[in-house]
Amino acid sequence: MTEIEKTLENHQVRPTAMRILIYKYLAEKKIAVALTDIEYAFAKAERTTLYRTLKTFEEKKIVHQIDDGTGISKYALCESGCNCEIEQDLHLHFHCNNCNETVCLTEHKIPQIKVPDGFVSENVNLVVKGICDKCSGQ
Amino acid sequence: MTEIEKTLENHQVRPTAMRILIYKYLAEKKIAVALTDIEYAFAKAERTTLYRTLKTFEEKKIVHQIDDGTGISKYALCESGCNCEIEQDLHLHFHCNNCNETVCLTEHKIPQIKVPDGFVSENVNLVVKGICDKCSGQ
DNA sequence: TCAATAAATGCACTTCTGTTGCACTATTAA
DNA sequence: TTAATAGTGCAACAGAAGTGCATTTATTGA
Repeated sequence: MTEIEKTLENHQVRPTAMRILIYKYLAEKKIAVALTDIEYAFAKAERTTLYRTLKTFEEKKIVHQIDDGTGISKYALCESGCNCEIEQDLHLHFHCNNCNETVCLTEHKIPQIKVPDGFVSENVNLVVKGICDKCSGQ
Repeated sequence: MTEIEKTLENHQVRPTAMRILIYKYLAEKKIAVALTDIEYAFAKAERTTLYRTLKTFEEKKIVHQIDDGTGISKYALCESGCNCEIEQDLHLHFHCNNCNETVCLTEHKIPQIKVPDGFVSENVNLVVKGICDKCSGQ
């Protein structure tokens, strides 16, 4: 049994061929990917299957969904630096206005945000937009 | 000439009847509104007109677009507390998971966010989700 | 003032993302 | 081996966003 299969089973997800492939794909891409991206990569697979696989992964805390402000949901593997399972996903995301890619800055935690009296904060989403390291030319 | 007409002209937007109405509507609602909301409010008007009016307003810095994570673009008037015109729109937004409304917390500025070397930050979007003052029952 | 021009609006589509229902297939457990 | 369950594929739909074009309204300049 491979590493990936173990990981999936640890999250109560049956390691089907499709799921292993999708997991691999997510692991290879360092960036957050949209459903459409996976669709292109797996031209043979059904969009519905990919869609539901992502939903399953999300539910089982294998990936986290990212809203980077483009209006398209993206997903990225929860890795060592990501503690989605225990606490809120509090790292920030960076969206590059040039290459249009979104990356998790797992080591950059979101600072404490104060809200006015009467407001109860349950979750924080922070997306920084700009130029990523690859595009800034260094 | 009314106050609203002046405001529109100050932003190089011709104050047509439709635009004045939409501006009024936005001013009355304290919360960020989606295109659909306006559509309901102005059942007689065409969606395209509303859509393009919002785009015009956005371009001319009369409103700012808000991505609150619901996947639906919302818009709110840039008011005194909002300095979209001069600098980045750095106030945060609060989305209530109960009533589903999104408000600008104009007085709450986004703290300085550090990004790794090579990344250039141009803009920051911060959305706090939780329960708003009206729904938290106080 | 009135025609020429430009801006705004209305209507009909299209596209894209996300989502669901249902049938079929593969897998698991009794 | 068979019944139950989980996963996959196909088809279709919903909602938001966006575009092209014709028509109306407003502005400008002769």
